Amino acid sequence: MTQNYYITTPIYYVNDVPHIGHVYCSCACDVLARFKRLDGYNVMFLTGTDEHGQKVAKSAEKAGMHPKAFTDKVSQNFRDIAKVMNFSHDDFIRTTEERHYKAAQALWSTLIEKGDIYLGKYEGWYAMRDEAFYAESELTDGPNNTKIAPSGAECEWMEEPSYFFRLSQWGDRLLKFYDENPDFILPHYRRNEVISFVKQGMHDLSVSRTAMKWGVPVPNDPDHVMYVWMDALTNYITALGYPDTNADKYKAFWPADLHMVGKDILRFHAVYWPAFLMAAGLPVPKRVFAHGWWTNAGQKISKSLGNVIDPNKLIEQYGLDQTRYFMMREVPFGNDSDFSHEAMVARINSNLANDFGNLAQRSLSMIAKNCEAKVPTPGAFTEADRALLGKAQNLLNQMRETLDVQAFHKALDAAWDVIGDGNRYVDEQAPWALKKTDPARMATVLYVLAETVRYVAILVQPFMPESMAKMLDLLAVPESERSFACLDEAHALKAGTPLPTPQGVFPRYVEEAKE
RNA sequence: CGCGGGGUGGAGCAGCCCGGUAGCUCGUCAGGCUCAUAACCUGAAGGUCGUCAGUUCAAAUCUGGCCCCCGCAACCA
Repeated sequence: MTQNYYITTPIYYVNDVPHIGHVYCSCACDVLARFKRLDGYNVMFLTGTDEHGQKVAKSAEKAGMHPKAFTDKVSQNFRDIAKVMNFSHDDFIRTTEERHYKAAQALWSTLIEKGDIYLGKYEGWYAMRDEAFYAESELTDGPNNTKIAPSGAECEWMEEPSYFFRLSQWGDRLLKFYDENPDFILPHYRRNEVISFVKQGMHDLSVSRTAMKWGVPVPNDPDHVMYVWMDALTNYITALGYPDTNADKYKAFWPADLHMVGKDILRFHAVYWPAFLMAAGLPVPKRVFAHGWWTNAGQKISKSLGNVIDPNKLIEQYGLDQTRYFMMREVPFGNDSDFSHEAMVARINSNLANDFGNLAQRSLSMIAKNCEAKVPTPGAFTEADRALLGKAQNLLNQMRETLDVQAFHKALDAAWDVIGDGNRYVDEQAPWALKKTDPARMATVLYVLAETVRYVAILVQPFMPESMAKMLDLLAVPESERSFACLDEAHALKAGTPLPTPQGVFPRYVEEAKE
Protein backbone atom coordinates (compact mmCIF):
# COMPACT_ATOMS: atom_id res chain seq x y z
CA MET A 1 0.00 0.00 0.00
CA THR A 2 1.37 3.42 -0.85
CA GLN A 3 1.81 5.80 2.01
CA ASN A 4 0.46 9.30 1.86
CA TYR A 5 2.29 12.48 2.71
CA TYR A 6 0.70 15.91 3.10
CA ILE A 7 2.86 18.99 3.41
CA THR A 8 1.87 22.65 3.40
CA THR A 9 3.47 26.06 3.19
CA PRO A 10 1.75 28.92 4.95
CA ILE A 11 -0.59 30.84 2.73
CA TYR A 12 1.29 34.00 1.93
CA TYR A 13 -0.27 37.38 2.52
CA VAL A 14 -1.13 38.56 -0.91
CA ASN A 15 -0.39 42.18 -0.14
CA ASP A 16 3.33 41.41 0.11
CA VAL A 17 5.76 41.20 -2.73
CA PRO A 18 7.32 37.73 -2.85
CA HIS A 19 10.78 37.74 -1.31
CA ILE A 20 13.44 35.31 -0.16
CA GLY A 21 11.49 34.39 2.93
CA HIS A 22 8.48 33.10 1.04
CA VAL A 23 10.64 31.27 -1.41
CA TYR A 24 12.79 29.76 1.32
CA CYS A 25 9.84 28.27 3.13
CA SER A 26 8.30 26.89 -0.03
CA CYS A 27 11.62 25.55 -1.22
CA ALA A 28 12.00 23.48 1.92
CA CYS A 29 8.51 22.07 1.37
CA ASP A 30 9.24 21.42 -2.28
CA VAL A 31 12.36 19.44 -1.42
CA LEU A 32 10.41 17.28 1.01
CA ALA A 33 7.55 16.81 -1.41
CA ARG A 34 9.91 15.76 -4.19
CA PHE A 35 11.88 13.53 -1.87
CA LYS A 36 8.79 11.72 -0.69
CA ARG A 37 7.48 11.29 -4.24
CA LEU A 38 10.76 9.77 -5.36
CA ASP A 39 10.64 7.59 -2.28
CA GLY A 40 7.32 6.16 -3.37
CA TYR A 41 4.88 8.23 -1.35
CA ASN A 42 1.62 9.59 -2.61
CA VAL A 43 2.24 13.29 -1.95
CA MET A 44 -0.02 16.29 -1.58
CA PHE A 45 1.90 19.56 -1.48
CA LEU A 46 -0.17 22.67 -0.86
CA THR A 47 0.66 26.34 -1.06
CA GLY A 48 -1.42 29.43 -1.69
CA THR A 49 -2.33 32.96 -0.72
CA ASP A 50 -4.14 34.61 2.15
CA GLU A 51 -6.26 37.29 0.56
CA HIS A 52 -8.50 38.90 3.15
CA GLY A 53 -8.08 41.65 5.69
CA GLN A 54 -8.07 45.35 5.98
CA LYS A 55 -4.76 45.93 4.35
CA VAL A 56 -5.77 44.14 1.20
CA ALA A 57 -9.04 46.04 1.14
CA LYS A 58 -7.12 49.29 1.46
CA SER A 59 -4.64 48.45 -1.23
CA ALA A 60 -7.48 47.48 -3.52
CA GLU A 61 -9.20 50.76 -2.85
CA LYS A 62 -6.01 52.63 -3.58
CA ALA A 63 -5.72 50.77 -6.85
CA GLY A 64 -9.36 51.60 -7.59
CA MET A 65 -10.28 47.95 -7.82
CA HIS A 66 -12.70 45.59 -6.18
CA PRO A 67 -10.78 43.53 -3.62
CA LYS A 68 -11.49 40.34 -5.51
CA ALA A 69 -10.21 41.74 -8.79
CA PHE A 70 -7.25 43.15 -6.94
CA THR A 71 -6.34 39.84 -5.34
CA ASP A 72 -6.87 38.02 -8.62
CA LYS A 73 -4.13 40.20 -9.94
CA VAL A 74 -1.62 40.22 -7.09
CA SER A 75 -1.95 36.57 -6.12
CA GLN A 76 -0.54 35.90 -9.56
CA ASN A 77 2.81 37.18 -8.26
CA PHE A 78 2.99 34.21 -5.95
CA ARG A 79 1.98 31.72 -8.60
CA ASP A 80 4.60 33.20 -10.90
CA ILE A 81 7.42 32.95 -8.42
CA ALA A 82 6.44 29.39 -7.54
CA LYS A 83 6.78 28.51 -11.19
CA VAL A 84 10.08 30.31 -11.51
CA MET A 85 11.40 28.43 -8.47
CA ASN A 86 10.28 25.15 -9.97
CA PHE A 87 8.02 24.32 -7.04
CA SER A 88 5.99 21.17 -7.46
CA HIS A 89 2.87 21.99 -5.47
CA ASP A 90 -0.21 19.96 -6.25
CA ASP A 91 -2.67 22.71 -5.44
CA PHE A 92 -2.59 26.47 -5.03
CA ILE A 93 -5.29 27.65 -2.71
CA ARG A 94 -6.70 31.15 -2.41
CA THR A 95 -8.78 32.13 0.58
CA THR A 96 -11.14 34.04 -1.68
CA GLU A 97 -12.26 30.88 -3.43
CA GLU A 98 -15.75 29.50 -3.07
CA ARG A 99 -14.47 26.19 -1.71
CA HIS A 100 -12.68 28.01 1.05
CA TYR A 101 -15.73 30.04 2.11
CA LYS A 102 -17.59 26.79 2.37
CA ALA A 103 -14.93 25.14 4.48
CA ALA A 104 -14.30 28.09 6.79
CA GLN A 105 -18.01 28.57 7.37
CA ALA A 106 -18.51 24.89 8.04
CA LEU A 107 -15.72 24.84 10.60
CA TRP A 108 -17.17 27.95 12.18
CA SER A 109 -20.62 26.44 12.41
CA THR A 110 -19.23 23.31 14.00
CA LEU A 111 -17.46 25.36 16.64
CA ILE A 112 -20.68 27.31 17.32
CA GLU A 113 -22.57 24.05 17.75
CA LYS A 114 -19.95 22.69 20.11
CA GLY A 115 -20.16 25.89 22.10
CA ASP A 116 -16.56 26.85 21.51
CA ILE A 117 -17.40 30.06 19.72
CA TYR A 118 -19.61 32.62 21.46
CA LEU A 119 -20.60 36.23 20.86
CA GLY A 120 -19.01 38.80 23.16
CA LYS A 121 -17.61 42.26 23.02
CA TYR A 122 -14.12 43.37 22.25
CA GLU A 123 -12.80 46.62 23.57
CA GLY A 124 -9.32 47.95 23.67
CA TRP A 125 -6.69 50.02 21.98
CA TYR A 126 -6.66 49.27 18.30
CA ALA A 127 -4.00 50.16 15.79
CA MET A 128 -5.50 50.49 12.35
CA ARG A 129 -2.16 50.08 10.65
CA ASP A 130 -1.33 46.85 12.46
CA GLU A 131 -4.88 45.53 12.46
CA ALA A 132 -4.25 44.55 16.04
CA PHE A 133 -5.34 45.34 19.55
CA TYR A 134 -2.78 46.21 22.17
CA ALA A 135 -2.77 46.05 25.95
CA GLU A 136 -2.63 49.40 27.68
CA SER A 137 0.70 48.43 29.20
CA GLU A 138 2.28 48.07 25.79
CA LEU A 139 1.41 51.59 24.72
CA THR A 140 3.23 54.84 25.03
CA ASP A 141 1.72 58.33 25.00
CA GLY A 142 1.84 60.18 21.75
CA PRO A 143 1.02 63.79 20.91
CA ASN A 144 -2.58 65.09 21.37
CA ASN A 145 -3.57 62.39 23.84
CA THR A 146 -3.01 59.61 21.34
CA LYS A 147 -1.57 56.25 22.26
CA ILE A 148 1.25 54.70 20.29
CA ALA A 149 1.70 50.98 19.80
CA PRO A 150 5.12 49.33 20.09
CA SER A 151 5.11 49.26 16.31
CA GLY A 152 4.82 53.00 16.21
CA ALA A 153 1.27 52.89 14.93
CA GLU A 154 -1.32 55.21 16.38
CA CYS A 155 -4.05 53.50 18.41
CA GLU A 156 -7.63 54.39 19.13
CA TRP A 157 -10.05 53.04 21.69
CA MET A 158 -12.44 50.65 20.01
CA GLU A 159 -15.43 48.76 21.15
CA GLU A 160 -17.10 46.24 18.98
CA PRO A 161 -19.08 43.07 19.25
CA SER A 162 -16.94 40.11 18.43
CA TYR A 163 -17.14 36.38 18.41
CA PHE A 164 -14.67 34.59 20.61
CA PHE A 165 -13.12 31.17 20.55
CA ARG A 166 -12.84 29.60 24.00
CA LEU A 167 -9.10 29.25 23.82
CA SER A 168 -8.87 29.58 27.60
CA GLN A 169 -10.51 26.19 27.96
CA TRP A 170 -7.94 24.35 25.86
CA GLY A 171 -4.68 24.99 27.66
CA ASP A 172 -4.55 21.72 29.57
CA ARG A 173 -5.51 19.63 26.60
CA LEU A 174 -2.90 21.35 24.48
CA LEU A 175 -0.21 20.77 27.09
CA LYS A 176 -1.18 17.13 27.30
CA PHE A 177 -1.01 16.91 23.53
CA TYR A 178 2.47 18.48 23.41
CA ASP A 179 3.56 16.11 26.11
CA GLU A 180 2.33 13.05 24.25
CA ASN A 181 3.76 14.26 20.93
CA PRO A 182 7.25 15.55 21.70
CA ASP A 183 8.04 16.11 18.03
CA PHE A 184 4.86 17.98 17.20
CA ILE A 185 6.74 21.26 17.33
CA LEU A 186 10.26 21.42 15.93
CA PRO A 187 12.87 22.66 16.59
CA HIS A 188 12.64 21.73 20.25
CA TYR A 189 13.62 25.13 21.55
CA ARG A 190 10.61 26.55 19.77
CA ARG A 191 8.51 23.88 21.36
CA ASN A 192 9.62 25.06 24.78
CA GLU A 193 8.62 28.61 23.93
CA VAL A 194 5.18 27.52 22.91
CA ILE A 195 4.70 25.41 26.01
CA SER A 196 5.67 28.24 28.29
CA PHE A 197 3.28 30.52 26.44
CA VAL A 198 0.41 28.09 26.92
CA LYS A 199 1.34 27.49 30.56
CA GLN A 200 0.98 31.19 31.29
CA GLY A 201 -2.72 30.78 30.63
CA MET A 202 -4.55 32.04 27.58
CA HIS A 203 -7.40 34.43 26.97
CA ASP A 204 -10.25 33.63 24.68
CA LEU A 205 -9.45 34.59 21.15
CA SER A 206 -11.34 37.22 19.17
CA VAL A 207 -12.21 35.59 15.87
CA SER A 208 -14.45 38.07 14.08
CA ARG A 209 -14.57 41.70 13.07
CA THR A 210 -17.37 44.10 12.28
CA ALA A 211 -15.36 47.16 11.28
CA MET A 212 -13.83 45.35 8.37
CA LYS A 213 -15.82 43.78 5.57
CA TRP A 214 -13.27 42.01 3.42
CA GLY A 215 -13.32 38.50 4.80
CA VAL A 216 -15.29 35.30 4.98
CA PRO A 217 -18.80 36.19 6.20
CA VAL A 218 -19.74 34.72 9.54
CA PRO A 219 -22.69 32.34 9.07
CA ASN A 220 -26.00 33.78 10.22
CA ASP A 221 -24.53 37.11 11.24
CA PRO A 222 -23.91 39.37 8.27
CA ASP A 223 -22.36 42.09 10.45
CA HIS A 224 -19.28 39.99 11.05
CA VAL A 225 -16.50 38.59 8.96
CA MET A 226 -13.98 36.09 10.26
CA TYR A 227 -10.75 37.42 11.61
CA VAL A 228 -7.57 36.19 10.05
CA TRP A 229 -6.73 32.94 11.84
CA MET A 230 -10.14 31.35 11.74
CA ASP A 231 -10.07 32.05 8.04
CA ALA A 232 -6.48 31.41 7.08
CA LEU A 233 -5.70 28.24 9.02
CA THR A 234 -8.72 26.49 7.61
CA ASN A 235 -7.09 26.52 4.17
CA TYR A 236 -5.21 23.37 5.08
CA ILE A 237 -8.41 21.36 5.18
CA THR A 238 -10.24 23.33 2.51
CA ALA A 239 -7.80 21.96 -0.02
CA LEU A 240 -8.70 18.43 0.99
CA GLY A 241 -12.40 18.92 0.41
CA TYR A 242 -13.55 19.79 3.92
CA PRO A 243 -16.33 19.87 5.08
CA ASP A 244 -16.75 16.65 3.14
CA THR A 245 -14.74 14.42 5.47
CA ASN A 246 -15.49 11.53 3.16
CA ALA A 247 -13.70 13.21 0.28
CA ASP A 248 -10.89 11.05 -1.09
CA LYS A 249 -8.26 13.65 -0.44
CA TYR A 250 -9.43 14.30 3.07
CA LYS A 251 -9.38 10.64 3.92
CA ALA A 252 -5.97 10.18 2.36
CA PHE A 253 -4.19 13.25 3.64
CA TRP A 254 -5.66 14.53 6.88
CA PRO A 255 -4.09 14.96 9.38
CA ALA A 256 -1.23 16.74 7.63
CA ASP A 257 2.25 15.37 8.06
CA LEU A 258 3.87 18.77 8.19
CA HIS A 259 2.93 22.42 8.32
CA MET A 260 6.03 24.40 7.50
CA VAL A 261 5.88 27.91 8.95
CA GLY A 262 8.07 30.87 9.79
CA LYS A 263 8.90 31.36 13.42
CA ASP A 264 6.63 34.41 13.50
CA ILE A 265 3.49 32.41 12.93
CA LEU A 266 4.38 29.37 14.98
CA ARG A 267 2.00 30.23 17.78
CA PHE A 268 -0.98 30.28 15.48
CA HIS A 269 -0.14 26.90 14.05
CA ALA A 270 1.01 25.22 17.24
CA VAL A 271 -1.60 26.64 19.61
CA TYR A 272 -4.68 28.08 17.92
CA TRP A 273 -4.93 25.64 15.07
CA PRO A 274 -4.75 22.44 17.16
CA ALA A 275 -7.23 24.00 19.57
CA PHE A 276 -9.68 24.77 16.74
CA LEU A 277 -9.33 21.26 15.43
CA MET A 278 -9.67 19.55 18.78
CA ALA A 279 -12.74 21.64 19.47
CA ALA A 280 -14.23 20.63 16.15
CA GLY A 281 -13.44 16.99 16.85
CA LEU A 282 -10.94 16.77 13.99
CA PRO A 283 -7.49 15.19 14.05
CA VAL A 284 -4.53 17.46 14.70
CA PRO A 285 -1.56 17.71 12.30
CA LYS A 286 1.48 15.62 13.02
CA ARG A 287 4.08 18.32 12.97
CA VAL A 288 4.65 22.05 12.78
CA PHE A 289 8.17 23.14 11.93
CA ALA A 290 9.24 26.73 12.52
CA HIS A 291 12.14 27.80 10.35
CA GLY A 292 14.32 30.84 10.89
CA TRP A 293 14.79 34.06 8.99
CA TRP A 294 17.38 35.47 6.66
CA THR A 295 19.40 38.55 7.21
CA ASN A 296 21.06 40.32 4.32
CA ALA A 297 24.81 40.80 4.80
CA GLY A 298 24.24 40.88 8.53
CA GLN A 299 21.32 43.29 8.45
CA LYS A 300 17.73 42.55 9.23
CA ILE A 301 15.65 42.50 6.08
CA SER A 302 12.92 45.08 5.92
CA LYS A 303 11.15 47.15 3.39
CA SER A 304 12.15 50.35 5.09
CA LEU A 305 15.85 49.45 4.87
CA GLY A 306 15.29 48.61 1.23
CA ASN A 307 17.39 45.45 1.46
CA VAL A 308 14.66 42.98 0.58
CA ILE A 309 16.04 40.10 -1.46
CA ASP A 310 14.19 39.46 -4.70
CA PRO A 311 14.31 35.77 -5.61
CA ASN A 312 14.12 36.61 -9.31
CA LYS A 313 17.36 38.51 -9.03
CA LEU A 314 19.06 35.62 -7.24
CA ILE A 315 18.08 33.21 -9.95
CA GLU A 316 19.16 35.56 -12.65
CA GLN A 317 22.53 36.13 -11.07
CA TYR A 318 23.36 32.72 -9.60
CA GLY A 319 21.04 30.24 -11.24
CA LEU A 320 17.92 28.47 -10.02
CA ASP A 321 19.36 25.27 -8.61
CA GLN A 322 22.31 27.14 -7.17
CA THR A 323 19.88 29.32 -5.26
CA ARG A 324 17.82 26.37 -4.07
CA TYR A 325 20.98 24.57 -2.99
CA PHE A 326 22.32 27.57 -1.13
CA MET A 327 19.15 28.06 0.88
CA MET A 328 19.01 24.42 1.92
CA ARG A 329 22.71 23.94 2.63
CA GLU A 330 23.86 27.17 4.19
CA VAL A 331 21.69 27.11 7.31
CA PRO A 332 21.14 24.53 9.99
CA PHE A 333 17.44 24.43 9.17
CA GLY A 334 15.47 26.19 11.88
CA ASN A 335 18.14 28.77 12.64
CA ASP A 336 18.34 32.28 11.32
CA SER A 337 21.01 32.83 8.75
CA ASP A 338 22.77 35.43 6.81
CA PHE A 339 22.66 35.86 3.08
CA SER A 340 25.66 37.32 1.37
CA HIS A 341 27.12 37.31 -2.10
CA GLU A 342 30.37 35.88 -0.75
CA ALA A 343 28.64 32.97 0.96
CA MET A 344 26.64 32.22 -2.16
CA VAL A 345 29.69 32.24 -4.40
CA ALA A 346 31.60 30.07 -1.93
CA ARG A 347 28.84 27.46 -2.01
CA ILE A 348 28.52 27.51 -5.77
CA ASN A 349 32.22 27.25 -6.49
CA SER A 350 33.32 25.01 -3.71
CA ASN A 351 30.44 22.56 -3.32
CA LEU A 352 28.80 22.58 -6.70
CA ALA A 353 31.53 23.33 -9.23
CA ASN A 354 34.62 21.92 -7.51
CA ASP A 355 33.28 19.02 -5.50
CA PHE A 356 30.27 17.63 -7.28
CA GLY A 357 30.41 19.07 -10.79
CA ASN A 358 34.06 18.32 -11.13
CA LEU A 359 33.74 14.78 -9.79
CA ALA A 360 31.16 14.06 -12.47
CA GLN A 361 33.14 15.85 -15.11
CA ARG A 362 36.50 14.18 -14.44
CA SER A 363 34.86 10.75 -14.28
CA LEU A 364 32.78 11.21 -17.40
CA SER A 365 35.52 12.72 -19.51
CA MET A 366 37.84 9.82 -18.74
CA ILE A 367 35.07 7.48 -19.76
CA ALA A 368 34.45 9.46 -22.92
CA LYS A 369 38.11 9.40 -23.87
CA ASN A 370 39.13 5.94 -22.75
CA CYS A 371 36.03 3.76 -22.83
CA GLU A 372 34.60 4.56 -26.26
CA ALA A 373 32.02 6.85 -24.62
CA LYS A 374 30.18 3.88 -23.22
CA VAL A 375 29.52 2.74 -19.67
CA PRO A 376 32.69 0.75 -18.94
CA THR A 377 32.64 -2.94 -18.12
CA PRO A 378 33.61 -3.52 -14.51
CA GLY A 379 35.72 -6.41 -13.31
CA ALA A 380 35.67 -7.78 -9.78
CA PHE A 381 35.30 -5.09 -7.13
CA THR A 382 38.09 -4.44 -4.65
CA GLU A 383 37.57 -3.44 -1.07
CA ALA A 384 38.00 0.22 -1.97
CA ASP A 385 35.34 -0.10 -4.68
CA ARG A 386 32.91 -1.73 -2.32
CA ALA A 387 33.61 0.87 0.37
CA LEU A 388 32.67 3.72 -1.94
CA LEU A 389 29.65 2.00 -3.42
CA GLY A 390 28.52 0.93 0.02
CA LYS A 391 28.63 4.48 1.24
CA ALA A 392 26.61 5.62 -1.75
CA GLN A 393 24.07 2.89 -1.10
CA ASN A 394 23.79 3.91 2.50
CA LEU A 395 23.04 7.50 1.58
CA LEU A 396 19.32 6.96 1.05
CA ASN A 397 18.80 5.95 4.64
CA GLN A 398 20.86 8.83 5.94
CA MET A 399 18.86 11.29 3.91
CA ARG A 400 15.57 9.77 4.99
CA GLU A 401 16.54 10.07 8.62
CA THR A 402 17.75 13.62 8.42
CA LEU A 403 14.88 14.84 6.26
CA ASP A 404 12.35 13.22 8.55
CA VAL A 405 13.35 15.86 11.07
CA GLN A 406 13.74 18.57 8.44
CA ALA A 407 17.53 18.68 8.78
CA PHE A 408 18.10 19.65 5.14
CA HIS A 409 21.65 20.78 5.74
CA LYS A 410 22.54 17.41 7.25
CA ALA A 411 20.99 15.53 4.36
CA LEU A 412 23.20 17.51 1.99
CA ASP A 413 26.23 17.09 4.22
CA ALA A 414 25.75 13.34 3.97
CA ALA A 415 25.58 13.51 0.19
CA TRP A 416 28.68 15.66 0.02
CA ASP A 417 30.48 13.24 2.26
CA VAL A 418 30.06 10.63 -0.46
CA ILE A 419 31.20 13.14 -3.08
CA GLY A 420 34.33 13.85 -1.01
CA ASP A 421 35.03 10.14 -0.81
CA GLY A 422 34.55 9.93 -4.56
CA ASN A 423 37.18 12.59 -5.18
CA ARG A 424 39.62 10.89 -2.80
CA TYR A 425 38.93 7.59 -4.54
CA VAL A 426 39.88 9.05 -7.90
CA ASP A 427 43.19 10.22 -6.51
CA GLU A 428 43.96 6.96 -4.77
CA GLN A 429 43.03 4.80 -7.73
CA ALA A 430 44.65 7.13 -10.28
CA PRO A 431 42.79 5.78 -13.31
CA TRP A 432 45.01 7.89 -15.61
CA ALA A 433 47.94 5.72 -14.51
CA LEU A 434 45.93 2.52 -14.80
CA LYS A 435 45.22 3.44 -18.38
CA LYS A 436 48.78 2.42 -19.21
CA THR A 437 49.28 -0.40 -16.73
CA ASP A 438 45.92 -2.06 -16.30
CA PRO A 439 43.10 -0.88 -18.59
CA ALA A 440 40.65 -3.43 -17.19
CA ARG A 441 41.16 -2.09 -13.69
CA MET A 442 40.75 1.45 -15.03
CA ALA A 443 37.39 0.45 -16.48
CA THR A 444 36.30 -0.88 -13.11
CA VAL A 445 37.34 2.29 -11.32
CA LEU A 446 35.51 4.48 -13.82
CA TYR A 447 32.47 2.29 -13.53
CA VAL A 448 32.45 2.62 -9.75
CA LEU A 449 32.70 6.39 -10.12
CA ALA A 450 29.86 6.61 -12.61
CA GLU A 451 27.71 4.43 -10.41
CA THR A 452 28.49 6.59 -7.37
CA VAL A 453 27.54 9.71 -9.27
CA ARG A 454 24.30 8.00 -10.27
CA TYR A 455 23.39 7.41 -6.62
CA VAL A 456 24.16 10.93 -5.53
CA ALA A 457 22.46 12.52 -8.51
CA ILE A 458 19.27 10.56 -7.93
CA LEU A 459 19.22 11.46 -4.27
CA VAL A 460 19.95 15.14 -4.81
CA GLN A 461 17.14 15.53 -7.36
CA PRO A 462 14.71 16.97 -4.80
CA PHE A 463 17.10 19.84 -4.10
CA MET A 464 18.21 20.58 -7.66
CA PRO A 465 15.78 18.94 -10.07
CA GLU A 466 17.01 20.53 -13.30
CA SER A 467 20.72 20.05 -12.74
CA MET A 468 20.32 16.48 -11.58
CA ALA A 469 18.17 15.71 -14.61
CA LYS A 470 21.05 16.96 -16.70
CA MET A 471 23.54 14.87 -14.80
CA LEU A 472 21.43 11.75 -15.07
CA ASP A 473 21.08 12.41 -18.79
CA LEU A 474 24.87 12.41 -19.01
CA LEU A 475 24.83 8.98 -17.39
CA ALA A 476 22.11 7.86 -19.80
CA VAL A 477 19.84 6.91 -16.91
CA PRO A 478 16.33 6.56 -18.37
CA GLU A 479 13.74 8.91 -16.88
CA SER A 480 11.79 5.94 -15.67
CA GLU A 481 14.74 4.83 -13.55
CA ARG A 482 15.31 7.87 -11.45
CA SER A 483 13.24 7.09 -8.38
CA PHE A 484 14.73 5.84 -5.14
CA ALA A 485 13.47 2.39 -5.93
CA CYS A 486 16.24 2.27 -8.52
CA LEU A 487 18.98 2.81 -5.95
CA ASP A 488 20.10 -0.77 -6.02
CA GLU A 489 22.33 -3.10 -7.96
CA ALA A 490 19.52 -4.33 -10.16
CA HIS A 491 19.27 -0.85 -11.67
CA ALA A 492 22.99 -0.21 -11.81
CA LEU A 493 24.47 1.30 -14.96
CA LYS A 494 24.71 -1.24 -17.73
CA ALA A 495 28.09 -1.78 -19.32
CA GLY A 496 28.15 -0.79 -22.95
CA THR A 497 25.40 1.84 -22.74
CA PRO A 498 26.44 4.74 -24.98
CA LEU A 499 26.95 8.02 -23.17
CA PRO A 500 26.56 11.55 -24.48
CA THR A 501 29.47 13.98 -24.62
CA PRO A 502 30.14 15.17 -21.06
CA GLN A 503 29.20 18.74 -20.26
CA GLY A 504 29.75 20.68 -17.08
CA VAL A 505 26.62 20.76 -14.96
CA PHE A 506 27.77 23.40 -12.46
CA PRO A 507 29.89 26.19 -13.94
CA ARG A 508 32.04 28.20 -11.60
CA TYR A 509 30.78 31.62 -10.65
CA VAL A 510 33.29 34.10 -11.97
CA GLU A 511 33.17 37.63 -10.63
CA GLU A 512 32.69 40.18 -13.33
CA ALA A 513 35.80 42.25 -13.74
CA LYS A 514 35.53 45.52 -11.93
CA GLU A 515 36.08 48.52 -14.12
C1' C B 1 14.46 37.15 40.70
C1' G B 2 9.21 35.97 33.95
C1' C B 3 10.72 31.70 30.69
C1' G B 4 14.26 29.79 27.30
C1' G B 5 18.80 29.43 23.92
C1' G B 6 23.86 30.67 23.42
C1' G B 7 29.28 32.49 24.23
C1' U B 8 34.83 26.73 21.34
C1' G B 9 41.54 28.50 16.61
C1' G B 10 40.28 34.48 11.35
C1' A B 11 34.59 33.21 9.94
C1' G B 12 30.53 29.67 10.68
C1' C B 13 29.48 25.34 13.52
C1' A B 14 29.98 20.09 16.23
C1' G B 15 31.44 18.10 20.89
C1' C B 16 28.64 19.13 26.63
C1' C B 17 23.08 14.70 28.31
C1' C B 18 26.90 9.33 29.45
C1' G B 19 33.72 13.98 32.63
C1' G B 20 39.80 11.44 30.47
C1' U B 21 43.62 12.48 22.73
C1' A B 22 39.30 19.67 21.19
C1' G B 23 36.51 17.75 15.61
C1' C B 24 34.15 19.72 10.87
C1' U B 25 33.42 23.37 6.72
C1' C B 26 35.57 27.88 4.74
C1' G B 27 39.99 30.84 4.88
C1' U B 28 45.78 30.96 5.33
C1' C B 29 50.57 28.39 4.32
C1' A B 30 53.47 24.22 2.28
C1' G B 31 53.63 19.84 -0.66
C1' G B 32 51.50 16.06 -4.18
C1' C B 33 48.84 14.82 -8.67
C1' U B 34 47.90 16.12 -13.70
C1' C B 35 42.04 12.68 -15.18
C1' A B 36 39.08 17.19 -14.43
C1' U B 37 35.39 23.24 -14.33
C1' A B 38 43.37 26.98 -12.23
C1' A B 39 39.43 21.91 -10.28
C1' C B 40 41.28 17.25 -6.96
C1' C B 41 44.44 14.93 -2.84
C1' U B 42 47.87 15.29 1.51
C1' G B 43 50.07 17.89 5.42
C1' A B 44 50.97 22.27 8.60
C1' A B 45 50.13 26.70 11.35
C1' G B 46 46.35 28.75 14.43
C1' G B 47 42.18 27.72 20.31
C1' U B 48 44.36 29.27 28.53
C1' C B 49 36.75 26.03 24.88
C1' G B 50 33.12 34.14 27.94
C1' U B 51 34.74 34.93 33.16
C1' C B 52 35.60 33.73 38.50
C1' A B 53 35.31 29.93 42.00
C1' G B 54 34.05 24.81 43.37
C1' U B 55 33.68 19.17 42.86
C1' U B 56 37.31 15.50 40.94
C1' C B 57 43.26 11.84 40.09
C1' A B 58 41.10 14.38 35.68
C1' A B 59 36.24 19.57 33.23
C1' A B 60 34.81 22.55 26.88
C1' U B 61 32.04 18.64 29.41
C1' C B 62 29.29 18.50 36.38
C1' U B 63 27.93 22.70 40.38
C1' G B 64 27.46 27.94 41.78
C1' G B 65 28.35 33.39 40.98
C1' C B 66 29.25 37.15 37.36
C1' C B 67 29.66 39.49 32.25
C1' C B 68 27.87 39.66 27.24
C1' C B 69 24.56 38.23 22.94
C1' C B 70 19.85 36.39 21.28
C1' G B 71 14.65 34.36 21.18
C1' C B 72 9.57 34.18 23.42
C1' A B 73 7.52 40.10 22.28
C1' A B 74 6.57 45.19 16.17
C1' C B 75 3.08 44.16 9.02
C1' C B 76 6.79 40.52 8.15
C1' A B 77 8.74 33.55 5.86
